Amino acid sequence: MVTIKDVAREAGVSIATVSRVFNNVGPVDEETRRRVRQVARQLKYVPSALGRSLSTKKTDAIGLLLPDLFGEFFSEVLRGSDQTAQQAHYHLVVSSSHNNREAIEAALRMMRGRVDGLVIMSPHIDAETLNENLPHSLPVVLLNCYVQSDKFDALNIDNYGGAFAMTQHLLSHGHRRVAIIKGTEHNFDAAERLRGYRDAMRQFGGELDDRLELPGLFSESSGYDAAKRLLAISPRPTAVFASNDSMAIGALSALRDEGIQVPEQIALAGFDDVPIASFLTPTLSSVQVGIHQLGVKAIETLLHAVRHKNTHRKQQVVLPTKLSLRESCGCTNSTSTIS
Amino acid sequence: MVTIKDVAREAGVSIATVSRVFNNVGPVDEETRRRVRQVARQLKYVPSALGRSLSTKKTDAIGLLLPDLFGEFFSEVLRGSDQTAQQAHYHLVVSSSHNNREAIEAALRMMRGRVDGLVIMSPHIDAETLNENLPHSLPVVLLNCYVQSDKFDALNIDNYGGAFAMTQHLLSHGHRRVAIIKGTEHNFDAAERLRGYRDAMRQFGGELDDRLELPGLFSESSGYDAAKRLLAISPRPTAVFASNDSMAIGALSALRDEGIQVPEQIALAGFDDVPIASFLTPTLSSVQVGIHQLGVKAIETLLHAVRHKNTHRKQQVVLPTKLSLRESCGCTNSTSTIS
DNA sequence: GCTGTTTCTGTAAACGTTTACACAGGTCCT
DNA sequence: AGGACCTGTGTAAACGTTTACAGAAACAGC
Repeated sequence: MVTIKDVAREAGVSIATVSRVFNNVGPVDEETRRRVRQVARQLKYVPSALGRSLSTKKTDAIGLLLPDLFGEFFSEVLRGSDQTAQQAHYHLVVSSSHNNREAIEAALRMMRGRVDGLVIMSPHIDAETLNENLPHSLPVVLLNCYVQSDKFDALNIDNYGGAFAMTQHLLSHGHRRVAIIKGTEHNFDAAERLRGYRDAMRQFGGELDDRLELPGLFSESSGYDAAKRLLAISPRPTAVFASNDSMAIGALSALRDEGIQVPEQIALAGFDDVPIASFLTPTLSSVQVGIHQLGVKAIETLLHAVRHKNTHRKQQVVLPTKLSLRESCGCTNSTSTIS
Repeated sequence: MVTIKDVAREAGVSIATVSRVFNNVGPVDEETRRRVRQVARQLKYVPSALGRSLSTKKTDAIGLLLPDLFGEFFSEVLRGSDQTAQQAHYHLVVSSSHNNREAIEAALRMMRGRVDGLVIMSPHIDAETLNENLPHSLPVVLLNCYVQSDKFDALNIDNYGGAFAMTQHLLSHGHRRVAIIKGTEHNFDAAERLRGYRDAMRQFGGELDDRLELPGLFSESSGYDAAKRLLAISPRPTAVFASNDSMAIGALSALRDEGIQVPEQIALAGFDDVPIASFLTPTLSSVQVGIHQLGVKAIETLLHAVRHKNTHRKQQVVLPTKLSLRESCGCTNSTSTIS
């Protein structure tokens, strides 16, 4: 591995000069600069990121802590994040699937010193765990975390509002028995979406019935199972709100297997509005959250915090949702969007 | 930021001793060990990954270079990779969306020195670019790259065989006019799948007709467009092989919009067998490649190369495919798999 | 009591950079 | 001529570790 010393020796200058050339800093004679560059190219010298980081205390990396990255949702978040990071000449250290507190702490420690900032998207994390395991100086952006602290930047999807609006929409079309397929237990998103559903049901004349709330795990197969069970309920619900699109897709599959027409016999809606939603049969109505933008915004916020450490003001932002109404909820023939 | 020196001072020992304690190496008095640990915990000391890496020349990181990570395919590869890496206490540095040679080189240089090994999944990369931009000592695994060199470990999907088998399958059910929706131009996977399709068409009595080969971009919307154009061909093809599942999903949507029954009027098959395939309407027949396993295998191979640098033998492996036959190709009512 | 071995610990160099500081030589003003 | 100020360069410390080497203490064998 060729180092700055090799270049310096070969070019007949000191390492300081080589460093100056590569960082475009301080005055260097044009002729010297040329010679150093020439030698460097010839030796295929690439400055060591490690040495540099150790000296400057910057890593040009940002960490991304994700839960289980099933399905299209996380793939979209990641895509948005990576694009934004890359444009800013940062790169991404990704770590996923942290279910228990133990695993999260290990991941947090691993990131420590390796990254200039951290985006954390983890349903089960608390302010204490963060404070315990992170240096206070490390910028952090929380994505959809249930941490009510103004010590951190936070970006949250309006889970409650979106679920409320979609449920209200279903009710407004005459449905009374609207079922919900819930998300993973103890999951913040799941809880908020459920709350939105319940409040809308109460306010707009939905029939309140515990049996209409079916358990789910945010996966296609759990949506499939839930839909099957739902058909056994009597009287049968006339509409179903799935807490995410994966489960809606599973439900759609189950209903089709049972010969139930969507939306004619049962209306269906999801949450997330993944790209594939508009290509399903029938096209899936969903709560649009701008997944890609979520990734973009997270990185942008983090980079601002990293670059303007002293002036940066921490913010807790709730991102609004829209309804993407398509065929599956039965209210329209063409796609439309409602804010 | 608290360093090894702080711990050493506070515990009344030298930094060497602290280091020994944290690495469980060399003899250290039990009492000393206890005290050092105690002080470290109290000070919340975490060894600096940077300092450590600089000294040991290991980073405990592996790089993952991906193309545009659209859709479920890459999300699955990434999931497999991350799980495997994490189990081995490595973490992943991810970089995606490298279209031109320029961007790839930049990404390669960025990775340099930051990772112990590299998994590269890039349709348009050549051996020369790799040799130019990477130290020869860095272990590399190529995933689905069109690089015919035994200087690198390589994992390739049997694109040709899978496409051949699926086309043959469609032909075996009486179809003569089987169309293909091609993948991105100059893409290795796309080319190989096309080759498999053509050879099968020739060998098993397909009707050869240039118009049956429609351009596509591996995206849902390009599949949608291709299917629409396909309907204008006369006589109309009776079966369509999409070069990946995303395009098959787009095609399915287009056919439905035009009121064409799948598989009754037109049979359809995809490639990749993404998890969602079995939840579509109709369920999608596809070429199964074990995406998750692809990620797992790649990391496993790389880790072997990293850990047994001297004894490791480079291998070029072609992963076999299976046919996942479901409803969309019209040959069966229930799911079945053919090797 | 000497030598040899074992156990524990410290000193210092090395890893590859950046950067504060010093200094030499030149130019420009007064 | 003497100072003030540039330009170009080198020296050396710093960043946080690991580790080869050396040395001190204790203890056994003779």
